[in-house]
Amino acid sequence: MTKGTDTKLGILQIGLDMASRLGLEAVSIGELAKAAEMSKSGLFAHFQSKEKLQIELLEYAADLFSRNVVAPALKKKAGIDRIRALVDNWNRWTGQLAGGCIFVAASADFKDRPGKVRDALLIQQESWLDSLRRMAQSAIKVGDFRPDVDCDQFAFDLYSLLLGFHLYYKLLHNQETRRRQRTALDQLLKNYR
Amino acid sequence: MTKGTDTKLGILQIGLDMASRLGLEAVSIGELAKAAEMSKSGLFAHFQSKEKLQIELLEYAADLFSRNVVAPALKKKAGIDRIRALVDNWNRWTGQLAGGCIFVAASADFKDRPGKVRDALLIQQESWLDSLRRMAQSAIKVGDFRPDVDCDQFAFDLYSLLLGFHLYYKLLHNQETRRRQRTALDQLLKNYR
DNA sequence: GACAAACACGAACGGTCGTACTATTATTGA
DNA sequence: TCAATAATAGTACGACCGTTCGTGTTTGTC
Repeated sequence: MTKGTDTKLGILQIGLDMASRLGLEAVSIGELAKAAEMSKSGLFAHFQSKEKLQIELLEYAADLFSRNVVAPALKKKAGIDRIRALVDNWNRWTGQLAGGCIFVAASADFKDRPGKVRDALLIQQESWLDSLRRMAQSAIKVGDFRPDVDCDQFAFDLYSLLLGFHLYYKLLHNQETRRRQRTALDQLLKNYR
Repeated sequence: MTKGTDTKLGILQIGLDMASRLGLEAVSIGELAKAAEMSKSGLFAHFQSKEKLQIELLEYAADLFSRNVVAPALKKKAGIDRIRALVDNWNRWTGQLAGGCIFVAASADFKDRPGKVRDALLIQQESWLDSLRRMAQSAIKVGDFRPDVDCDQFAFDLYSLLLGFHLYYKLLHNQETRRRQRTALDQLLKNYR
């Protein structure tokens, strides 16, 4: 029982890396098996279809994301500190995987591919935006944000910033990316203050 | 001479639409031929490889982008008007293609696929960011922006905003996307004023 | 209307895709 | 320790991939 789970987790970790680089749809069973050093059919048996593999990859990533990005930020003091921690964690998350954030990659891949994979992705993204919204709400509560700020707008603004960071960092390899992000984040927080 | 060019342009237009939806790498010769209602080999003869097809698609898109997004904005009065026009044009560009901006799709697809396609994409993206930079510069000149604004930072900020818009609009199908974008753009312009 | 050039087609190649089956080997619990 | 079960490998499949080749059809020019 435990052996199989171990193998599966190993597969998912390698698959996560591949998906972040090439996109979720471009992860083929054969290539993944080669990378995991096992047979195609042996790997396939762990999932029952490519679609389920993709969904499990997203779920595995969502779990990691929740534990490494969102949860640690929630341990910080509510407000600006927490938001800054979240951004730091997101940067680390993005830096860990060779191709960057897998959800960004999957978003491009599945925005026009209806199905269960897209559904799972949408749920994760909505949950992520909800986290952002909550952080704005708690920032209001502790007085870091004005009481009249639009929390949905904050989620949009912050996620946009992270997407810009992602493109500058992962596609353009722009040296100033971190500085650009810091400047933009400072300004963003000031606007909401 | 003209027949071949016509056919090719037709192929590129259909390919552009497919690439915007599924990604540049996922456009297969066979599927594209089916959509263009011609034989696989007949279509293939117009390009000499899939790589060249992808590059020609990017060049075709870059030409359209330049003519429909950047150039019309440059006819507007320099400064805020021009920037707002650019954003409007970009929205229209993004709305025209079923899958949204092809460069956003291609960015995700080719960020970790070295080669001539990636090179062509990078050139286009740098040129795009340069256009944004210039618009900030001219906005300074006419007094719409403070004289000390960082034009590179403006390019980062504005492109981030557009990327956020793209995700909200094309993946999440968020109803408030346009309003979010307008609010963010107003704030951005105010910050640079 | 003849002729060369440009264009399009069908068939076929070796590969890889996702998936289905069967057989074999490891691991587990009693 | 041994049967039960889980995990992996092997092989084969039809479909599609990008690409090549030879042949036919259209086109523009004299």
